[in-house]
Amino acid sequence: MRFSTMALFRRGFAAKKRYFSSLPFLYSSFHNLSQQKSPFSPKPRIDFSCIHEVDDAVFLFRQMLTMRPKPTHVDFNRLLTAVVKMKQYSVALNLFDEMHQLGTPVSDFFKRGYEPNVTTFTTLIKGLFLDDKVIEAEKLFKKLLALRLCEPNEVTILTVINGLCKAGHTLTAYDLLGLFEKTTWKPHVNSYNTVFDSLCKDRMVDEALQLLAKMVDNGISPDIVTYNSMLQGLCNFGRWKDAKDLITGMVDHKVSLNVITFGILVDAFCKEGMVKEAEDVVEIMMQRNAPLNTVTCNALIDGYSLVGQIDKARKLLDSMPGRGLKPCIISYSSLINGYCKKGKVEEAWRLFLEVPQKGLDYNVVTFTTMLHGLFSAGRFAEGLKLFKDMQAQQVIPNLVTYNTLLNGLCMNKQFADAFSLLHVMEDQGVNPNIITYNVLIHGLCKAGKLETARNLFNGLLSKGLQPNVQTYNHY
DNA sequence: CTAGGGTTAG
Repeated sequence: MRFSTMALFRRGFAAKKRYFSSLPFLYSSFHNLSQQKSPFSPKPRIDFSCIHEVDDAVFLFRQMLTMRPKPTHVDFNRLLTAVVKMKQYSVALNLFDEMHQLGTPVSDFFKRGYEPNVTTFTTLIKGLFLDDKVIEAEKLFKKLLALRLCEPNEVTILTVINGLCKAGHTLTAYDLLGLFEKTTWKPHVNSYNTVFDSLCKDRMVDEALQLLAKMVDNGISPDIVTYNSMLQGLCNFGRWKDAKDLITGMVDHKVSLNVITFGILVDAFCKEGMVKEAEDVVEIMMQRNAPLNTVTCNALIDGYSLVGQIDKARKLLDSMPGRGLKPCIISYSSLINGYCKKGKVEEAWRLFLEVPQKGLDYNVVTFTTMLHGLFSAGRFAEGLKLFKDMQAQQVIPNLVTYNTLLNGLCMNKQFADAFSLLHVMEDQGVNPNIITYNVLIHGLCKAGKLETARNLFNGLLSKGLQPNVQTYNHY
């Protein structure tokens, strides 16, 4: 996938370069001229408001093909955009192909005064990515380049690179970015940013750092988003020294830290249980008159909960309205978790009951947190009742919920139920992970069912799961 | 049109 993309891109690029690279500015000025509205130009009046469903669009399309003078690409673009908005991407593609085949050949495109319609292509490509049709999106992009249908602009490039990143093809996007750098289409900093984000999330922090250096070499200035993405990546993997250097670099390059930068730092410290350091960051924020926002408050509530400073967590939540912030469901989930971890399930439950009164909706995390709290306190029946409530409220259990439930069942030695639940989750398309099996193996070992435990253990590798430290700890 | 938040295993 990765290599074929590159090869095809190169082909498209080679064809492209001959025809376009010398004249981009000329094209763009033509574009501006023809976009200007002239009161004298006889434009066919096309009523796009009649489009309510796909069939309307297709009908209008047929009409447009017979109109004289021919509707411009702007009109076709509007039509295609309407179809794309209805998420009918394949219809849009077919209409486009038909328009292309019935219409003037590409070489006549310019003679007739139709300038390349980059917006149409970008919209289509974006639609295909949104529809998870990555291959089709790539194909269209390559076709665009190979047939020289239009000059891609910054948005086109961003759309393709972002689409690839979000579809999990980070390295393809990375390579594509490198190829664009060598052309006349210089990627905008946004395109770099989306690659940074994906590289960091895919644990390729060093590659991201290299890209940062390369970007600076190429004369493209990283912006605050670049730095924040990079900072997040470094913090996530405990690269404190690099994170510190990065911040120094930001200051050197006169990129001022914003509320998100501080938020990332607070969150990183909180996750490590370094509450004191997080408070220092908050102190700096106060000095700069940068107020706390909900996200940062939530990170702090979580951090305080982690280290058992539940009173501070509570105070912070209570202080939020006074700061002009409305606690959200995440604020509540974090504090509920804090109380549960402290063994104060009663208090957690009281808070849990407050949620609907505050006009907030429970979600899967809130339920799972409370469920875990009840089970940990040995309140098994209440936990099961809560799970039933959750299902009644149409909140879909996820992997963590199932693992929590399994843990509860194992603690109660209800192994038959546990195994049937294992099948239920598989039926629901929720794939068990190593934690699922650790829970079962641990429960079985504790109950003296070593045979069953060992059988599960021996089956791990064939399920594609790696035993970890905790797996062995249970024996 | 891209950056930060909550849940599971003695």
